[in-house]
Amino acid sequence: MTPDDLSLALRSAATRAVESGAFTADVPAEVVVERPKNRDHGDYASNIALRLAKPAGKPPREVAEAIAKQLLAVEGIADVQVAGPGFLNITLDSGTLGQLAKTIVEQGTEYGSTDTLAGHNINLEFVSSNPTGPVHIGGVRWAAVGDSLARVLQANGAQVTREYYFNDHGAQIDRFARSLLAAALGEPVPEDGYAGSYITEIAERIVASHPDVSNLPRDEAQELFRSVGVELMFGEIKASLHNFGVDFDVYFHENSLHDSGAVERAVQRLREQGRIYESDGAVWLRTTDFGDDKDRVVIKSDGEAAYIAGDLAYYLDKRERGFDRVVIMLGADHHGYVGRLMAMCACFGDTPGVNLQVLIGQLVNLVKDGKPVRMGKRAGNVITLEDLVDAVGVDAARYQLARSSADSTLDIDLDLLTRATNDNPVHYVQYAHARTVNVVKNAAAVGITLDVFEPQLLTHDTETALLTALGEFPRVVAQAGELHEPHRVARYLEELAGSFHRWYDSCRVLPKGDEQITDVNRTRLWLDVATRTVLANGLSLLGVSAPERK
RNA sequence: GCGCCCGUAGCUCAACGGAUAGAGCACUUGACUACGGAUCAAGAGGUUGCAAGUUCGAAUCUUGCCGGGCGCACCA
Repeated sequence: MTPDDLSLALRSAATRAVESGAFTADVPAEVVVERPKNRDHGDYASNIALRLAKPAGKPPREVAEAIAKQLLAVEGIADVQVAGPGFLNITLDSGTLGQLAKTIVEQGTEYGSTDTLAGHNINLEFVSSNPTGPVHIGGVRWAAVGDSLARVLQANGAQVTREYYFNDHGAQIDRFARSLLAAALGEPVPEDGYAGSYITEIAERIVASHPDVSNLPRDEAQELFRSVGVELMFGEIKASLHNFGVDFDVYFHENSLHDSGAVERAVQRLREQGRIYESDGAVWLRTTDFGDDKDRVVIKSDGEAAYIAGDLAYYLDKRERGFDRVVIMLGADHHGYVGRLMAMCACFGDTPGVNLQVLIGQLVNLVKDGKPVRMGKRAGNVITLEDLVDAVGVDAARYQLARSSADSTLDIDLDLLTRATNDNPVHYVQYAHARTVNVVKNAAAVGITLDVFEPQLLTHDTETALLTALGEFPRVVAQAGELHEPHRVARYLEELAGSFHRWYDSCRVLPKGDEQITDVNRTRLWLDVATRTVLANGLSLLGVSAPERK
């Protein structure tokens, strides 16, 4: 019996309690069944009676008793206790609970998938770091979290497109080009320019591939450094993300919006919506109609498009490509931008928070010797994606970044990165997976197979704990998708790995010494394989490998 | 000044409004001639920044303080 099955059973038990006249209340469509922290509180617990007590006008415990009586009659339910203020503590028959192991093994890689987001076509934009330097540690966080979120959304039935907005239009690119040119000519870093060894490296590569560049007039040379430099930089960004296990379906160039007339079309569309006006020689969008603190300039008085013009056109473009949900992940340093993005969405006649969702992630602080380390592209002391991967590897880096909620700032100790990495929980989880694989191999060697399954034999405390943990997985995946919080998957896996290690410690799959192989051994193998399945499925959602050896 | 996020064990971080606030690391003490000890068991460690409020119940919701981060352009 899965938690969902139990939830349904509980709901109908509550309905029967109402029909029996015990109390009067509307039974909610969704009944929450949770896995209690304390094992003395049964396999599952529910607060339904506490919720119904007020509308029923009866004491919670009285409502609880009435529901308990009905629930106890359901097949597979061994015991129902009313506890505390009115909780229902539910214990399943061991055979009913154990059935989960077989269900999981049979569903295999599908176990944990849901259809909660079926029918949605989601565009998820993340990283989008500027092509003026390598992906730094902040961008790496969004790469890990964003890619994992994409996987989670897909697991919940959504169609997902990963998209990278390539910001190749504007003054920053000019600064980048001037910095490359200066480096090639041996001049000092220009004011507001970029420093760092990657600048000289790229400049050298351009000089090597275009030996005649030194003969060009300065403005032509700068243009060459701009176009070639951006291409080279972008190639490196793509490559390092690929090595990190993150590949985008669409790399979208901001320049294409300006070249194709998309900006004009977007402005025209907004004009039809009555949200555009002209003042002081500029074209404005009346975002104050939808809560922005001031209206925004779209076309500057010099005729150039303001930055938001690109985002207007980009948003419209995404919607016209058929996405019903446009999700953008931004760093906290851009949160001031959210209000006008939402207002823009409303100006198009869309619904902010539904058609457009902006996820703000807090920044990553680097810490060394307990003190924060300031980092900046211009200062040239960036910790890049590649530095991080070189130090700890892809799995450890992705896991570490994806296991924290994106709305708390994250401190990363530079010393920890270079030390032995036993402190990263990813090893705990991966080791658990390796153990499950090893058990299968050892079992096969002595002739234990999955030909017998007797779930009522899974009675040890660590077995019921492991089974209930396994049963949580689909709900964790669904919740991670609904809340856009992939870190919940990681936390769950750590819990599951703990349950597995404890089970492994006290319940052997293989017989000791010259003991006979029994159905207990065979049935436990199912539980082992079920655990392997969930660990592998979960790690896959995080983009972390599930190794057979550690 | 206004806005957003955060404040939880020594450190890094969890906790659909639920029961005794949990993990990992670090610390103390135990467990291998038995499926891999990268493991397990036990211990210690907390006024969830402070104060009110909402209710059966608050780390979580509301308000006000305190502290930290980040934003408030015809920049991108």
